[in-house]
Amino acid sequence: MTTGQDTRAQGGTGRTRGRPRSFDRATALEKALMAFWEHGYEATSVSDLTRVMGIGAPSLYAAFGDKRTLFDEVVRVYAGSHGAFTDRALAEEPTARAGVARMLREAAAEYTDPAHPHGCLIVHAATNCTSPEVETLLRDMRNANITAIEARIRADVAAGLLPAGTDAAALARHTGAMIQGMSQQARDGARREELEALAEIAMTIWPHD
Amino acid sequence: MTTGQDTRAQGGTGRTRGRPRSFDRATALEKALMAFWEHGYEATSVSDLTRVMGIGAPSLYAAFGDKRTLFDEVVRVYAGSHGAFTDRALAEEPTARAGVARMLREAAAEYTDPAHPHGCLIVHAATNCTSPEVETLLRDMRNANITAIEARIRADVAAGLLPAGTDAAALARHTGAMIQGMSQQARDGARREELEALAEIAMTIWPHD
DNA sequence: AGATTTACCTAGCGATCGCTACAGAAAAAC
DNA sequence: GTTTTTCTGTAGCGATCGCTAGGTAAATCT
Repeated sequence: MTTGQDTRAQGGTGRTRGRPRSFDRATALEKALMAFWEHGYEATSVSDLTRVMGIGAPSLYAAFGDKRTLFDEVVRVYAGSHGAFTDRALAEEPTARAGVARMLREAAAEYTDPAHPHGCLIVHAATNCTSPEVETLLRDMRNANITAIEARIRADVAAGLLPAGTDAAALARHTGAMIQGMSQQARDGARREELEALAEIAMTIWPHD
Repeated sequence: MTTGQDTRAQGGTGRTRGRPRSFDRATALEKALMAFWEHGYEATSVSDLTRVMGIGAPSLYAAFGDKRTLFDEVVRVYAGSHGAFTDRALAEEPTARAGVARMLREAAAEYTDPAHPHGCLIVHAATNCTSPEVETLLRDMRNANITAIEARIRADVAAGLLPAGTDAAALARHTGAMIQGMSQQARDGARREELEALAEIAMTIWPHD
C-alpha cells in the first residue's frame, strides 16, 4: 500500500474496519498549519510536526502522506479559511475600490491577530525553499491573487465605475504589493492600528479621491 | 587555534609568513553573497558555499569563521553596496519626499537587475530561519531603515517643508511596506517597468500632490 | 471465539547538515 | 639547506533530516 489517501470519515455513521485512529485528523491538521505558518515549510521538520500534532511519525505518514503532501493540504485549508478574506472582499463588495479597501482593512486585522502567527502563510511559508515546486506553488497563488484583483478592476472600468484610463494592472499590482508589505510588517512587529493606517493611506492612490 | 579571525591583508605590502591563500578573499565573499542572496541563509548549505566559492570547507572556515560569521560579513557587505541606495537617497536628496521618490525608483531598478538575484537580501534571506539571532539581525535592519525614513520626514516637517499635521510614522511605514512589497514582487517575476509604475503610484499618497 | 483489517510504537534506514582532525604542500625565516 | 608558519585536501565526526520496516494493539467481520 503506497497511497496515503484517507477515504474514511464520509459522514459520521459510515463505520470502518480495523483499529480506529486515536487522534482527530482535523485538529492535527490545524496544528500542522500553525507550525508551517509560524516557521515555514523547510524550517518545520517532521519531528516538529509530530510533536505539535501529538502523534508519531508513522501515524502522520499514514494519515497525510509525506511532508510535502501535508503541506499542500495545509495550504488548501489556509486558502479556504484565514486566507479567504481577499476573494470574499472582491466578491461581496459592490465595487473594486470597496473590495480592495475592505481587503486591506481586513488584512491589517488578520495579519496581527494574536490567535495565530502573524502575516500571511502564502506570502512567507515557502521563502528560501530548497524545493522549487513548493516555492512555485505559493508564488503562483500570490500572482493569481493579483490577477484576480486586476480582473475585478477591469470589470469596474468596463462598467464605467472607474475612469476609462485607469491602469488596472498597475493598480492591482499596487494592492498586491501593499498586502505583501503589510504581511512583512506584521511579521516584523507592526501593530494592528499601524497596519490600518497603512491601509488607509494606500487607498488614497485611487482615482478621484 | 580557535579564532578564525583574518588579520592579514593590511595594506598590500605587508607580507606574511606561511603558505599564501590560493584564492581571492573578496571574490569568494562576493560569491557567497550571491548564494545567500539567491537562496537565503538556511537554504544555502556549507557545501553549496564551498562549491560556488571554489574552495574547500577548511579554507572557508579559516578565512571566514563559521557559516553564521560569514553571513554576518555578507550582510555587512550587502548593506554597504547593493543595499546602500536607500540611505544614499535620504541623505543626498534635498527633501524627504524627493529622497523617498528616488529610493522607490532605484529599488525598482535594483530589485530587478539581471546581474544579480532579484529582490532585497535583507528582506528575504532570513525568512523561515531556525536561528532566531539571524532572523532578528535582518529584522532589526529593516525596522531601522523605516526609523531612518521617519526621522528624515520629521526633519522636513520641523523645517516646514511638509504640513505640520503630517503623520511621519505612518508615511515612513508606508514607504517601508512599499519597498518590501516591491522586493517580493521582484522575486515573483515583476519586471522593472512594472515596479517603476508601482513607485510612481506610491508617491501620489504624499501631501499636496 | 478466530480471522481480518487497520493504527500505533520502537527503532533505525540512508542522506545531508555544520564542522573539524590530520597530514601533506607551499611559502617565509633562519 | 633546515625550520617554522600557514594553507589545502581527504576523510569523517556527531546530529539531524525525511521516511519506513516490523511487531504489537485495537477495532470489525464471519
